[in-house]
Amino acid sequence: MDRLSNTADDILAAAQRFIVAGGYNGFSYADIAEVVGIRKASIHHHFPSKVDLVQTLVRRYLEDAVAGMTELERNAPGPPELLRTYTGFWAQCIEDASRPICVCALLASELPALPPEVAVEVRAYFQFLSGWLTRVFERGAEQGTLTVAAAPRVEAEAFMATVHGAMISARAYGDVLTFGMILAPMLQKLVPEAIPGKG
Amino acid sequence: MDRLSNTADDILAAAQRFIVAGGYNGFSYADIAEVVGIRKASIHHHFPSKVDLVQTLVRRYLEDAVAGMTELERNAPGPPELLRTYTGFWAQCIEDASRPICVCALLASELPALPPEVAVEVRAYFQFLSGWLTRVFERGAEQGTLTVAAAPRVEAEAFMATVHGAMISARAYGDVLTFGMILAPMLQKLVPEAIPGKG
DNA sequence: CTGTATCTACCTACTAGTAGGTAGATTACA
DNA sequence: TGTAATCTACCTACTAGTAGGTAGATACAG
Repeated sequence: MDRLSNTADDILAAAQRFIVAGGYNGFSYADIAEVVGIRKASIHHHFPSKVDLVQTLVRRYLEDAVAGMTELERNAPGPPELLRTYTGFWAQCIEDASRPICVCALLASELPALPPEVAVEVRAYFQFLSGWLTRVFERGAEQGTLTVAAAPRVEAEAFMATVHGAMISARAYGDVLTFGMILAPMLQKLVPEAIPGKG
Repeated sequence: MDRLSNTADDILAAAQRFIVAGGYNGFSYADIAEVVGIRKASIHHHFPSKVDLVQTLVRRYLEDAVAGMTELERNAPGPPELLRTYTGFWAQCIEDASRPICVCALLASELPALPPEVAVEVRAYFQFLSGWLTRVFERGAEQGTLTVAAAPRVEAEAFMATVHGAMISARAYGDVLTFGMILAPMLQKLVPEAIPGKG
């Protein structure tokens, strides 16, 4: 057995599943207790309050995103590959239903109702992702590997918005292919040398 | 006094404000009772259950959208004007904080946790809006007044997704100008004859 | 007198969170 | 090595407060 019990991780995983299903107010400690197989009070042992739990979850979600993007850039792929891998990751998450929507996109939509401690973590996620995408678009513009009409920051924000909106549409239609249907043409427009029907 | 009391409308208006703030589970009858200035039980007279209330709200929201789009097309404006008016409407709603996010975009994000009666209304809204935008892009493609690379349906879905995602980003950043920053360049790309810096 | 709209007063179920305790593993130290 | 102290992880049982919802009385208009 590990030095640290994995119950805390089980609780976080369950909380994430509940949050992506129905947001911050869409689940209770009782719900988590049931799926993890412990009592409500035991959750409080690991996470004193619901705010602590969700704050930890979102903070770790951002850490994972940072680590994921760093890993993604290990072999120095070009901007088109980076964007394709990013959207491909989400297409996979939606198709296999493992994470049918981004935790932070969902929480951002109900931001005014979130405890401030959680809201600040959600904002941090958006700032990181926006910054990362902006750097990708900057490089793409320098190299000429991306078709960037507006400022890189603006292109990055529009790209992120489309990805998040596509997640919501996929959910609304209950069709896991909607996400890819929206994102594929968008990527094609951004990559000048893309040859339709090739690859 | 009107034939119908306006208390029901007051309740619906309050519910809408609460829903755009925090979603379906982000408010209670007690919250509504307080802002409307009646007792909790009186809400049940107008809307027997919370499901009835939100179902009525979303159904009416769709009716208003249908009426709004019909009105928008009264003077037979071209596709570019239609898209500009649509996004301009939302830019205004966000800037004056009257409706900082689309009710159905928010509810769609938490769709799996919604009562089925509400979920079906939300899906209907997406289908209507998607259909309307598809017709706009079809006409734009025929007339050559819009730059449509992919199929009109796909362009419409991408456009809608970007609008919804931009609402979420605006909320995440707490910056009412984010929405316009994202949408303005997207409109410019879609309208071939657009001259930057003019108008 | 009827129907609409509202009220007070209440219900049951559930919310997050607390109090206090137990079993077992780990550590400190004589 | 034995044992006492401490820690981790969980438990039962409880709290105050809130959720959506109901029953029945009252006010009042046509």
